[in-house]
Amino acid sequence: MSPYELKTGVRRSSYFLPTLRETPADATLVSHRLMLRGGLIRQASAGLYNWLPLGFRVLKKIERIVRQEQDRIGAHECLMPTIQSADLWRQSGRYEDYGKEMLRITDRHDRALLYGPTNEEAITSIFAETIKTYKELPQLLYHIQWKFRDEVRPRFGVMRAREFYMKDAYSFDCDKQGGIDSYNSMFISYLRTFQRLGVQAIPMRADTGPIGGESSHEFVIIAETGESTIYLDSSLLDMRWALAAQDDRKKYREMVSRATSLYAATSDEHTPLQFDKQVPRSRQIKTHGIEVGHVFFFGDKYSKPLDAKIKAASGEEVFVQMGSYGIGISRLVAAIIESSHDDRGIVWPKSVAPFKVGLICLDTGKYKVSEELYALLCNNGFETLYDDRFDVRAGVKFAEMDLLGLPIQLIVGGKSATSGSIEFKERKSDERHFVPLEQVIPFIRKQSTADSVTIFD
RNA sequence: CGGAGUGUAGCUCAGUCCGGUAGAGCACUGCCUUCGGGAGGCAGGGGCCGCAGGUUCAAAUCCUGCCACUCCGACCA
Repeated sequence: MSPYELKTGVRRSSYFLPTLRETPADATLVSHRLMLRGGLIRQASAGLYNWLPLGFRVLKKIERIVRQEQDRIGAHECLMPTIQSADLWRQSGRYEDYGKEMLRITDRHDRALLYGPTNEEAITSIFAETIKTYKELPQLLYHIQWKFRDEVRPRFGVMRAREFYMKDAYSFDCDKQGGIDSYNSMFISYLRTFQRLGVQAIPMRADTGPIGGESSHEFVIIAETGESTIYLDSSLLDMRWALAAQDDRKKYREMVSRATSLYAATSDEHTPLQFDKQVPRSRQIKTHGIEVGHVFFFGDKYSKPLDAKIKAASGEEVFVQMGSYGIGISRLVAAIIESSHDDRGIVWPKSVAPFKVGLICLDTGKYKVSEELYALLCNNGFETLYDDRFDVRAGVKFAEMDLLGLPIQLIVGGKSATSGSIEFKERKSDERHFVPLEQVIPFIRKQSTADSVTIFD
């Protein structure tokens, strides 16, 4: 796993995992409550959060999948600073436009700086300095970096934090059709990414907001607690994207057109008349959702003021055609919980779970067996949180393991000891099996291939 | 930015109206019992009662100012 190698196994007795039995008073959203209770995050200040070891692991899991899918469509990862110079933003005109959401700071020489809320200016400037000819296009660059937007009212934990972790990508093409093709390939890539993350994110026509431009879609996870009101054709919910890795622009065009053929719009873009015309009453859904991704095609909106020109094949100088594409990684941690939990706690999709297995040892007499199993799991690459505490009652261990939501629980000792086998429990279904020690690895291996819907791994 | 509210133990909160030596449950430490769904008992440890000033013999409590955080609304990946 690159670039972060996450530890395969940890022992609960020495892990930093401050879980809470009681619900913190000021958390209203389920995901916020569960993240605090599960010891994933701790609030540092209004809209600022510390990511504790368990939460950090989830963040990195999501990041890894997002990275793989960006790389798959030929995007190149780079890294731009969190702090930017105000000059570029004055050139694009956004220094004034962006308003108070932008955190403005000054350095010791009294130069105007800002903590980047997004990077169109920065990336366009890099492009303008380096790329001069159509021969070097198209180009797709992305980075995964912390952003800051000084929200008037941060709330809902990491869902609406002031500082957040985001993947933002930028496309550069010679002409409009090329730009739209880039937009399409990113669009498809997003469907694939969210599918791998275990969530159903629906693309919707959206407002372009302060980024601007002519074409824009939001990717929204349906959740009653979501902040945006959305309108859609219920058929969309049954739609499965048969996604295969390929680089066929024509095919992408077809796929995007299919994905956007059914009515789906955020409240800004919603037109009741068209909704009624296009969608039969019985299929009209008005609900709420969480925006987890946003794609824009905005042509020369930034290349013009920042003078990013290239020589076209015809010999004439043209402004490069651009798009930008964001996925809110820190927000996704909360959004995934929001769409996958029950009354006992989190239910992580396998692909993003901080650990795959929660191993519980219930009695000292079985210590040797559980140690052996722990080593076996680690050696076979199954990420394991091993509750090796003996001064904690069984009920506490069960309740905590359910709260943490690891996909598989393995229980050694206690009731299972009489059968001389290990108890296997699937968190999601609560389905249990008793499996002999030597068959545990093959068993969970079989389980995880059986229900692996991620055809891209 | 408008409106409302809250700051007391690690967490959830009582005490503030009506001033008089700082409280409970959970968590933590030790011992005993219990032992498959966040156990029970006994004994402990832990507080500049958000900060600063004022009133008073005496302030967590009354007054003034500040700070922080939360909620509702307008705005947003």
